[in-house]
Amino acid sequence: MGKSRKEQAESAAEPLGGRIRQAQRAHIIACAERVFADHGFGVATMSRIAEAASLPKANLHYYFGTKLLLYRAVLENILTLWLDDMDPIVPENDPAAALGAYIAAKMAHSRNRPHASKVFAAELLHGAPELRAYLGLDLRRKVAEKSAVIEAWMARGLIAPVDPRHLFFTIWAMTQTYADFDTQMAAVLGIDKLGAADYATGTATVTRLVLRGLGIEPAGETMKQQRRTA
Amino acid sequence: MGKSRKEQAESAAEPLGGRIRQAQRAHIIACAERVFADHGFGVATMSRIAEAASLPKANLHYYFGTKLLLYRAVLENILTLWLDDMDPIVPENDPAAALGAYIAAKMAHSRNRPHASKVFAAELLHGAPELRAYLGLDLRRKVAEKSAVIEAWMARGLIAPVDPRHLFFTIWAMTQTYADFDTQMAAVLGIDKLGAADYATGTATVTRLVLRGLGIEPAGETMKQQRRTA
DNA sequence: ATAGAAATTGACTGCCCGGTCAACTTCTTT
DNA sequence: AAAGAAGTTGACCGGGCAGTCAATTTCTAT
Repeated sequence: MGKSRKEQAESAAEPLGGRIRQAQRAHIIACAERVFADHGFGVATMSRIAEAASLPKANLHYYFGTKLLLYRAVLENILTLWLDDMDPIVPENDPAAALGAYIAAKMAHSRNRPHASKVFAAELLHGAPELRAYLGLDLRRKVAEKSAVIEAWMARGLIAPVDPRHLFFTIWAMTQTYADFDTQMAAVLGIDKLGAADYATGTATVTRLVLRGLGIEPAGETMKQQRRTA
Repeated sequence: MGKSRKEQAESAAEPLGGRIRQAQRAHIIACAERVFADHGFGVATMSRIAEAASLPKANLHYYFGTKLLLYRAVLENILTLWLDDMDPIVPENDPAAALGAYIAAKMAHSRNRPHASKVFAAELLHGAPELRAYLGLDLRRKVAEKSAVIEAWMARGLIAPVDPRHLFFTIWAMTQTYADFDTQMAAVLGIDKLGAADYATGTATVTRLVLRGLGIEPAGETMKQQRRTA
């Protein structure tokens, strides 16, 4: 009856399984994320995902059961990344530094995980049928908590008064647009795809709008930004 | 051989047709816009659109031929709205007033035509296969033109220096997020759907970030915003 | 070495979708 | 009034999709 050493650290939500299972699931999720991002849930097909993963279609069903379950696995995988970016926003920190770090982290995600951002965006666009619970509980709680920090800063006169929730909405919008709508940006800029310089300019622009918008200076060494005061 | 009075003003791209044709096409496009926005191109089906329009499926095919053609008609219908918002941005205007008007116009569209915004957003998300040409030509030209205005304002020392293109990217992101991601906002705010007050707060927030971000005051009578300077 | 578990895979199926068509009705024009 | 054009519609079809399954191979544990 004693558990063998097989299951080393079985937590609540079955994170383990054999070493093969873990690796294959991760691989399939990564490939599925790309396909879902490129085509949307409806146009994406299990065959296409299978092809992207270099596996037979039946194998995907062996690991995930149904297309919807695979899609949910992709979404959950994404959510684990998202929330932690807000960590620097605590009362003790300097507003400029904290918000600057938050914006930088979000922009980095837009650059490094564009597919994740797109899948998330598409899910929200269509009413978030699979994420309603997460949005109304975990995210809502997190935003309430961090909004209190923003309000504390406002009360101490460190930043100008704004609605903290809408401040987050606009920061999310500006940072994720660099992942979600990169196609539009590239077309407008007349280039094939965004490069490091574009993300740097984007980060500078977003940082400037948010910090100056809140009446504070881009604290210390933010970025090699043009500094020519009239 | 002379044209009867039937075709009164046949322009280049067949905008007319009988009065019935015109009305039915418009009705179908409106219903299709909603279905595409709610479900995405792939999940949306011709039957569902037909049901939404209270018409038999074969009727949609009579007017639009294929699902893709109907989708393109929806997109084109949307594009006619988008570009004109930028009109107030001309060199003679005061930057604060011009940008404030632009932001207000975009926010109004987010509120009044959320489905249009969502269809457009989904199209961009998935690489804009049907809009590449438009983005690279018309939109690119328009942005170049308006960027020149922004740069002229900068040169005259009226606003702080930023990259004009990225300024537009962030304004688009902030304003359209109120249409595209309304689900997320409602969940975070703990309400069913956004109301007039939420759009007002959003407009105030975006206006503040952009104008103060550019180092200028929210010119004149912008909005009944909280004004409690420390 | 061996036996049971886990993983792999090609072949198969039933369903629903986009699209077609021919019969029919309603408009429009003179 | 009449006839042709425009619009409407139910029935139908082939294709591609998600999902299944049984046969087989590979892993793992002892």
